[in-house]
Amino acid sequence: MNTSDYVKIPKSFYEKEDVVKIARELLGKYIFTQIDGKLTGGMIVETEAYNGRMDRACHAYHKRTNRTEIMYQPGGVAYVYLCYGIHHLFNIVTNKSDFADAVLVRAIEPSLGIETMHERYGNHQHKVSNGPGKLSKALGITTRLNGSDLAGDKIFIAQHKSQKRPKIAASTRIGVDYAGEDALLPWRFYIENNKWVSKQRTPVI
DNA sequence: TCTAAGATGGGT
DNA sequence: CCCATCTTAGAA
Repeated sequence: MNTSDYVKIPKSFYEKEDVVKIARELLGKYIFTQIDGKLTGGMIVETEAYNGRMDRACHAYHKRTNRTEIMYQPGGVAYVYLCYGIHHLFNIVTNKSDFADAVLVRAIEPSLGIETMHERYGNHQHKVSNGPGKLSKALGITTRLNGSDLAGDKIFIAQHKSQKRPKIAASTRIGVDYAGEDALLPWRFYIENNKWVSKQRTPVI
């Protein structure tokens, strides 16, 4: 890749207050990691928004604990947590200080370091990044990156010079049935017809 | 110190 | 549809 074709997203992008809008805007942008000397990355094709003040599905909903503390930081850092004891899920913290919002990145379309991603993922029968746990494994993201600056060297999000506006579809979020009515919010976004969007579970709406 | 649960993934 | 998974947050 020619790195001059990409520009890192500035902090101001993440510090806006509407996390749902940011979740949409992140589609079509790129995430890169440089871990263990290997550069890997791809285009974000699926996201979900989480709002700490009015969304029961958000880990930070009405609680500020060690785990959720990072979400209360100003936007532009990573929130990585372990799910089911195995999967490292990667989130982008948004909004200003003390407003705990985040965007879960659920799928990317690989574009750089594809061989490395396959090696890390291991299973050659499956796609390596069409799910939140899978893309983290392929990109080498673990909880060690919790709190990392998203304009840094280890991990960064960037925009391609000639990015075109993707066609966006919306649905309810995956796996948040415990959130009651908030599970019905149409806060999952994905690029229409993209092959790397995670396979749909429990079709709601 | 304990326990319960979880923003999944893969196989049938 | 079903279920293995196993660390850790959060409470006591």
